[in-house]
Amino acid sequence: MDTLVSEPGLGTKTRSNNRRAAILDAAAYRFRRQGYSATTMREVASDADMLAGSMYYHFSSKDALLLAVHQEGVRRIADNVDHALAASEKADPWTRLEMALTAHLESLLDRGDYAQVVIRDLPADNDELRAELIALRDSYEQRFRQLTNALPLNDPEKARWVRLMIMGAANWSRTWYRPEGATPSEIARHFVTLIKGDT
Amino acid sequence: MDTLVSEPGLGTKTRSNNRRAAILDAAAYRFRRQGYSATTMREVASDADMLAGSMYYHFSSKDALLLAVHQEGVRRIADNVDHALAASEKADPWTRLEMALTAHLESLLDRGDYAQVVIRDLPADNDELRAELIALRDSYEQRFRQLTNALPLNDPEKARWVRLMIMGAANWSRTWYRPEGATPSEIARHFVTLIKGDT
DNA sequence: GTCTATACTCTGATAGAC
DNA sequence: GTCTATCAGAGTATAGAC
Repeated sequence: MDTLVSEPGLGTKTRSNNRRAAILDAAAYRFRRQGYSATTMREVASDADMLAGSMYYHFSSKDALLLAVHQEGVRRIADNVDHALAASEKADPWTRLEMALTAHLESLLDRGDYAQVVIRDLPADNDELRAELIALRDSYEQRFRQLTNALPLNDPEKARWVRLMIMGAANWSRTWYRPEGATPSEIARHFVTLIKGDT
Repeated sequence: MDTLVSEPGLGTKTRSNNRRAAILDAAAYRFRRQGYSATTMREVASDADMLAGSMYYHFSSKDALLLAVHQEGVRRIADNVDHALAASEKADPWTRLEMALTAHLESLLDRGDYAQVVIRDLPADNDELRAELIALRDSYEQRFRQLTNALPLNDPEKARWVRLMIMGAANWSRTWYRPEGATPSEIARHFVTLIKGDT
């Protein structure tokens, strides 16, 4: 089996990169809504105005395509969170957590497809790919480990439960989120306030 | 397309029901680990020691099989929660919530396959089936609406956020749960305590 | 009720012309 | 880079023997 290594991509606006980006967009769109294995290469190709065979010039396999979507998804969501963290560098730990959570939720709920593919379940049949996707997600979540560890809590073990609870609730929000309802920033505020305790 | 209606099942121990139950078990096992569309009828049949064609005597289609697994899953998880609620009828609202959450987590994390299939994502291509599965899940979650509404909270709107946060964190727990780690009952206690506020 | 055999469609992927 | 054409295999489902 081929290696899955993938590359920078999406930087310069050459014609080649535009086509590659179109395929990625289409794949993210389909993977988000149908899941990975229910999506066919022909559907992705059709959305990107190509024929199925043509995509193999840009991506060596369907697995490689999923990996590329994950990489781009993690990059986007991490960039959003890092930006929020840089902007709130001097704020207190609870505020910083709320800001990061808002950025996380915005990536997931508003900006859409790529981030949600990262959240959805992983394919079970390819161990190499699976390990790579998990590593990607872990590297991102490291940010929230640091944020919860910085909270002023009496029990250090408590930080872990705060993280598991907040991240779980946040990642699950895609199942009940409606654009006409609470905004990502409001959701983040509610979640953090409930944990922090003072209403 | 055929109707998907399905029936009681699994009650009496006739030979027929045993084979049907074996198919359901195998399907739940595969659906949980691989997801619905990545699972093939041949895999399910093989796990149940049959050939693929033979299953169509018991279930008219793959969709019908998924629906049956969901129905059985909701039945099991609801039975567990209802039992916990009956046993804690006189307890205070926070304790009742914690008991119900423990039962929910036990169904999901320990007892296994059926309940987790209910939690996993729904197929996007069959609207009729999709609506039926969502209705099933909603009918179950109604229990937690009542539990959170009964909590002594200053703001009634807050009950909704408590429910979304706790159920989200609980349903997400299958991604990080390890049998050698915290038990369902410990997880439930941590979650409820974090919300309740007094450490 | 289960098996054998198979119909028919769709899948991911490749080869070679342009 | 994209298309046409196609392959080999796997997918759900059915028909009919037993």
